[in-house]
Amino acid sequence: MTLLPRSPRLTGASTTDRGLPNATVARLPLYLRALTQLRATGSATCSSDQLAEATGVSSANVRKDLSHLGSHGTRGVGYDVAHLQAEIAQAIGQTQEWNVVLVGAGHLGKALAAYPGFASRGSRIVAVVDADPKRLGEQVVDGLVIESADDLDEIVRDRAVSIAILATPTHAAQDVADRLVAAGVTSILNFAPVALRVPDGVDVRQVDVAAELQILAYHEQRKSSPREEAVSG
Amino acid sequence: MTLLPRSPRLTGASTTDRGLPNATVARLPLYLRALTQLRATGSATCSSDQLAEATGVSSANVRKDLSHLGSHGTRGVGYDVAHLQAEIAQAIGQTQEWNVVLVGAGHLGKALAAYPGFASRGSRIVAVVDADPKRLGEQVVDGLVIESADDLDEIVRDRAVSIAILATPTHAAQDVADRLVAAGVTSILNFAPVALRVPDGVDVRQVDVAAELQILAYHEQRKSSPREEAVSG
DNA sequence: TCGATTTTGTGAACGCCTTCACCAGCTCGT
DNA sequence: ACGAGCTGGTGAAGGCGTTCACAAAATCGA
Repeated sequence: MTLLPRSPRLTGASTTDRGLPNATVARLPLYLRALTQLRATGSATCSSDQLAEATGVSSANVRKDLSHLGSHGTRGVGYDVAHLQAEIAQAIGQTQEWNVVLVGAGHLGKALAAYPGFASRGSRIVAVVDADPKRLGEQVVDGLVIESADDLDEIVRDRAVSIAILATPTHAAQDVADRLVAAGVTSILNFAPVALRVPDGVDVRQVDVAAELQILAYHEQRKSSPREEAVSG
Repeated sequence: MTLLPRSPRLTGASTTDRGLPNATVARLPLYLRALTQLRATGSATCSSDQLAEATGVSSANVRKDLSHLGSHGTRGVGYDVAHLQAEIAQAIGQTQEWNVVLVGAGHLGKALAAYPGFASRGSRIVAVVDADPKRLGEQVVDGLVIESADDLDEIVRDRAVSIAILATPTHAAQDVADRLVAAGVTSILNFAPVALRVPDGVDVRQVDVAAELQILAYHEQRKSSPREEAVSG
């Protein structure tokens, strides 16, 4: 598989093939977001400093990232907002909409199905499936009714799905992942706290909220105990 | 502020002070999870290879990580599961429970409040607040009733909260963050797609599901167009 | 037209993190 | 006892990624 680096994440392969550095790819969505906002305010151009401000990335880093796109800004002026937005959108594959299947219609699954941020950012959830027969037919949001997990194959194939969101209980995640891959899914966003095993060519990104809190807790602990580092003897 | 590296994430400061490398800290929760599982199966010891298998990290990396803890395993045998678990738990601050306030009781907020994975991994949500008066008093889960966002200060102070989860609409996030920080919160897990501005000493970790999908989409695009790299002329 | 100012693009240096390779130390069978 | 086989610890090397510093190029005012 190709477990994509999260940020610290994870493999080690960076510039896959002849593409952009992974770290850059992870930041392009941030730039896109910032540009959309800037455009809404009527700005025609923006500097790397402005983008830095809006995204929390250093301006040098912004310039380096954008230079990888060959996206030539104009010295003394900055970047053309509309043009840069289009360029990033193309690089990131936002010229098309990506059909996504959401597996698992529990609390989290329903929350994700209702999230308006996907549509505005290039992804469309075209199906919500669940293993629990009691949930079948339930409408989670306008135009989305919970379907049976047994129909995964058909759904993936008929609706040109290549990306899946896994919001199942932990114990079911690997099995569902296997079936998704078998059906043709090649990218998985996994919310279940397990390391999925998938074949080469399938990308997995992991979101583990409990782990995020644990990382924060580590730093909290260090804040509260200042200088715990007394020498032993 | 101290915007914590996600994985590619984000500042650049690594081994803060005399602590563990950030990349290692981000993996400790994974090891902990794996160890808990191993312990449930009755294994008394485990090798770095087993941990590697269970977490998706390379075995060399596992050993390097654990060596930072001074956690001496036994050559020829492996690590003592119970002992290592305790050691990681201590390093990561799991010997105590961390009180967390959840801000925003929309779909996502409710899903997070109901998530059983927090309690088992060291965090306890002690309050759910929302700005919408219509939601006040609503019970989201046993023992948790939605409280007013006006009481944030009091809640944070009285219940010894140092970590907050932000699940508000985007436009409200920065304002809430400011108030949380003012109330004494020093760690924020932010689900709103904005780069929060917080003072030094406050840690922010960002979860942006739409961005995760966009990153996957980037790689999907590259998969579908094999060798798009024809020379120009 | 020219100089001051702004801002990009980029090579070089630096630092973090991962991987490699191998030694040290433990167990177990004989 | 001792040798074979595992398995952890760790220095060295290499790869990515960020930051630095500055030259190149554009605008603007006089």
